[in-house]
Amino acid sequence: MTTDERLWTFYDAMLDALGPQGWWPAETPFEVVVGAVLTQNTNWKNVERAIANLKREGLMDPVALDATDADRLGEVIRPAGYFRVKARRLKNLMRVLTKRFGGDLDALFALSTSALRETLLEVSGIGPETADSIVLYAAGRPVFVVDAYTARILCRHGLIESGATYEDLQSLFQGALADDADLFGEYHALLVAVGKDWCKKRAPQCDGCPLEPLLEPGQPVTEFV
DNA sequence: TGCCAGGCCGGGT
DNA sequence: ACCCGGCATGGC
Repeated sequence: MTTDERLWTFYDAMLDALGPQGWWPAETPFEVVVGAVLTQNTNWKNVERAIANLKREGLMDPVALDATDADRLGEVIRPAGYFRVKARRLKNLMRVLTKRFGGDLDALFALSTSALRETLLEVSGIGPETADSIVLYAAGRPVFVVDAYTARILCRHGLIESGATYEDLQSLFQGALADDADLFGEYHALLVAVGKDWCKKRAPQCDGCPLEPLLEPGQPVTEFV
């Protein structure tokens, strides 16, 4: 079985076992943008509190966020952790959004996929995963989001070298799979679900590579998740 | 009860 | 070009 075929197999197996994850959990595209920053290295449960606070304070809005003092914003998003850093990062992004795009997310999303990605990456505090999460889940473009779980699981399966870069992994998926935002979105969500449930609790040593594969081709999915 | 979560930056080699 | 410390709350 080729690597490309195995990546499809993983997807089918995870989808069978866990069902559609329906990511991103948000009411609006702008909430995806905010959540993508807040969830950096942070439990989603904590992010939910911060998002609830922002809504309650009427701050789930580009112009309102841009106008809010960083200290106050920090207090509002405090439950998400790294709150001083994330307040700055959010404001960095909101400044670009308001000054260059009139505070209109659709104006930003009118850029081509590559221009959108580059624009986001220019913002201090927006790295590849955060940018791609926004491009995929808020703008609906087919870019594959890579995270720590993705790397661990692929490394564990011997599909990448331990030194593989973000772009290496992204290319692997984007070369193997159909160019489909819904597929990419579901795939990444499933990897996170599997990573949380399985990689950590049942194989905490999976940071070390190489290790034996978790799922041989043709092996029942129940042994994977 | 410690360890760690859906990263990223900036300064040091 | 890598490597590393810093950033911080809340859940299990």
